[in-house]
Amino acid sequence: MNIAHHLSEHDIKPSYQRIKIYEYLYKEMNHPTVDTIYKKLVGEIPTLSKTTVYNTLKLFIDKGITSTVTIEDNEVRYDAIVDAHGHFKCISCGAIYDIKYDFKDVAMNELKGFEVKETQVHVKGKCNQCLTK
Amino acid sequence: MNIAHHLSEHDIKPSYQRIKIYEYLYKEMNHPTVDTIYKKLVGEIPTLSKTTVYNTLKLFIDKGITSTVTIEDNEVRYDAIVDAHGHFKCISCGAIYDIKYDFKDVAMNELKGFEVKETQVHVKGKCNQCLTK
DNA sequence: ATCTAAATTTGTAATCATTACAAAAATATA
DNA sequence: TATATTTTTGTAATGATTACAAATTTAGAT
Ligand SMILES: [Mn+2]
Ligand SMILES: [Mn+2]
Ligand SMILES: [Zn+2]
Ligand SMILES: [Zn+2]
Repeated sequence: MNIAHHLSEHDIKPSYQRIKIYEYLYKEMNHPTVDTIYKKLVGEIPTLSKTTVYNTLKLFIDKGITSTVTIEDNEVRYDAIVDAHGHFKCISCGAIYDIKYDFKDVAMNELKGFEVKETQVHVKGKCNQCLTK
Repeated sequence: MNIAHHLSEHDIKPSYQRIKIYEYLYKEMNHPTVDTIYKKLVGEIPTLSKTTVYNTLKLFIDKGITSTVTIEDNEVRYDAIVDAHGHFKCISCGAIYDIKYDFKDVAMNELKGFEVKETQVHVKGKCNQCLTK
């Protein structure tokens, strides 16, 4: 996909920094923290400011092309996928896996009469790779 | 229930502060933040330190009689219920409701071969009360 | 009851992620 | 080119949490 075009389509001017940040999110698909993004990109863009990473991600979220994942109390992660899906975090290697779930199963009877806007499913445990090692 | 006894059973010496903090969690069932607990209890215990609230909650979690709920990036909430259950947060009034879910529905096929230790389900939207107003 | 050691609580300082803000740089418009 | 607007940057401020050591309380021994 053409990232500059994707940004433009969502009312975001495709500056160099914005393209690089979105490209990182989209290609790596690793649910990075702000710090991970910054540390990786500052190699390519030596003048990059961490504030720009924060600002840009906030803009992406406002415009609906990025979502946040808060599995742990103390770290916010970012995701180029905005459709509803869950996450599994391995407590051994730290990797985060995307998981699909059937929304109907999670939107429970008890919520009759409630208007559901957003559902987050977070699972923690040990991943296949770590278990077979 | 006898709170002092409950704490003792879980290897926690029932000091005055610990009893009050657990009593607040258990009786209010409101998923409070550290600050909410502190502000409420400092009336009864004028010498209370916020550090004590942090220390005590960490101890409760270690000993397995309290859990945390992280629906929002920027606030950790505490819960005297430790059995698996989900939470609904109303974006209008801020109230947090407990919701039951069928664990089988959420532990998906994709996680075959993974060892699941913990599942969190967070739903956001508008609650019944706010909608009918 | 008194002494001593251990546990708990407290207050302050340090840390760390995030936000606020204004100057600098880049980009668009005339 | 000159000017206005947008974006980026660096630094300072904020706020939640943690580290740490002193003060207080509790428990056990004499
Ligand atoms: Mn994802
Ligand atoms: Mn709950
Ligand atoms: Zn793993
Ligand atoms: Zn409500």
